[in-house]
Amino acid sequence: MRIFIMDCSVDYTGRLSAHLPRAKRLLMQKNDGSVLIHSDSGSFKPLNWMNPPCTVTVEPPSEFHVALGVTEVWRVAQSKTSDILFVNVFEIHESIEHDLGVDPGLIKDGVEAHLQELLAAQLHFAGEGLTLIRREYFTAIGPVDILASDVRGGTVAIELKRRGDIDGVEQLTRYLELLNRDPLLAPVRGVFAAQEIKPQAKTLAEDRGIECVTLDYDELRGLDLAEGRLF
Amino acid sequence: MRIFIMDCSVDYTGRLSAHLPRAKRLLMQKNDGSVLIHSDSGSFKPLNWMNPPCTVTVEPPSEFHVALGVTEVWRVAQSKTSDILFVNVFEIHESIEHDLGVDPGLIKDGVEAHLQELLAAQLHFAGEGLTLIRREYFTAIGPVDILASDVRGGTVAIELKRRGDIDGVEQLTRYLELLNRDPLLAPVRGVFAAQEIKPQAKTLAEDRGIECVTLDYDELRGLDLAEGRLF
DNA sequence: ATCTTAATTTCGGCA
DNA sequence: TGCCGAAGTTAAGAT
Repeated sequence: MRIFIMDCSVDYTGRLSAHLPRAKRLLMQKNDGSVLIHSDSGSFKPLNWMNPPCTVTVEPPSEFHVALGVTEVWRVAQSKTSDILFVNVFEIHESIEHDLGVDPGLIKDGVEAHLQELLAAQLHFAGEGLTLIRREYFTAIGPVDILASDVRGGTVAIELKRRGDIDGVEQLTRYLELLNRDPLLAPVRGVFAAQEIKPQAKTLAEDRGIECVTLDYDELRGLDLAEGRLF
Repeated sequence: MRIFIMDCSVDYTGRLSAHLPRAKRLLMQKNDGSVLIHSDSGSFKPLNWMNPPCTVTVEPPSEFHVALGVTEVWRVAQSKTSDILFVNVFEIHESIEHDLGVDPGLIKDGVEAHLQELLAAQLHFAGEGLTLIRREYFTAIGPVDILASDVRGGTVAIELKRRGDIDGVEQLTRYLELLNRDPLLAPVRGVFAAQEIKPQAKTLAEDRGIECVTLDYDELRGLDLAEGRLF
């Protein structure tokens, strides 16, 4: 990885065109050739960037560029798409280079997959008397997050979201419509479970006879943690 | 802005929990206190980060940490949410600091502007036998996106939107009313062009005798690229 | 201020 | 490899 602190202006042409006026910025060039241009504010998104795989070639500046004070023009080109990023270098204040090696990578915990795992193991949070049929129950229009049977011989389709929104209700509605055509499963009712359910989604769901359940992640994980302490 | 090349491990707790094993990485600390941790691969998204506003405080390592070789623990905390990022520092290989000042910011050629440019150059996508009169044809109530003449001596006003909605049709209707009062231009008919036209807008437009055209951005751009190769 | 929707989305999964 | 959906989505525009 190479890091440059430099005065530069930038031109990008690809899916859109964009321009960065001259300013002092950080330019990061990763081992795969990708380039990130950061300012001293904003979030983690760079002002400009080029995704790998890409190559950087240094070109001599045109007369026009020289007149403006540009010493080098870096052409960053994507191999697949025709995206091109031109970095017009005015002055390089500092440059460093380090070999970071391959990163072991991020270990995540607490995403929807984890919620699903926790809920499937503790179905009473989604309703009483439920027995798991299976997770990721596959249908022609996509997988149902959790399918369970209730004590009355009916089936329950559970749609799980971190944040419950209208589109999640729509999704569950489509599943229910399909599943209810299956005589082996029908009647199938729906449960919309999320850590947070938006009022509109709740209204729509209940209007369609879909039960809403708000999940407490800490509570779900509570048993998980208690188990963890045994080790 | 401060840049560190360091051996570190990272723990994040917030909307989810995440952990980064020990490795050599780049840590960027911006002026607003925000922190980005990058490896030498992946795209512009950092492995871990903390959004502004946030504060960084250095804590002495616990006994447990010392035993592992941690020399410092950086606590990066969000002011608003309760997100916390712990950076366990093993060794700092290099650190630099630069004042970048305020960035003038990115100038984008919006998609709509680009669409207009592409369509004006390839008017056959908006209808047969059209000849460009001009883009941004100015009237008393605002600029018409594209004005063209057809083979029958009539004029065509094209209103361009990324997504075609009712208000776009209303806008075009007002232009048409005005333009048709000009004997040099009349008769003027309207074309409503967008990448996606909502059913309501389509109904309203056709009810008023306005033609609807759905644009394929890739198709428009495809020819653009082919032309580009000529240079 | 809140909500809706696009993004040079990125990223991961699975068919 | 391509499609589909989630993301600590983020970010910009509209209501």
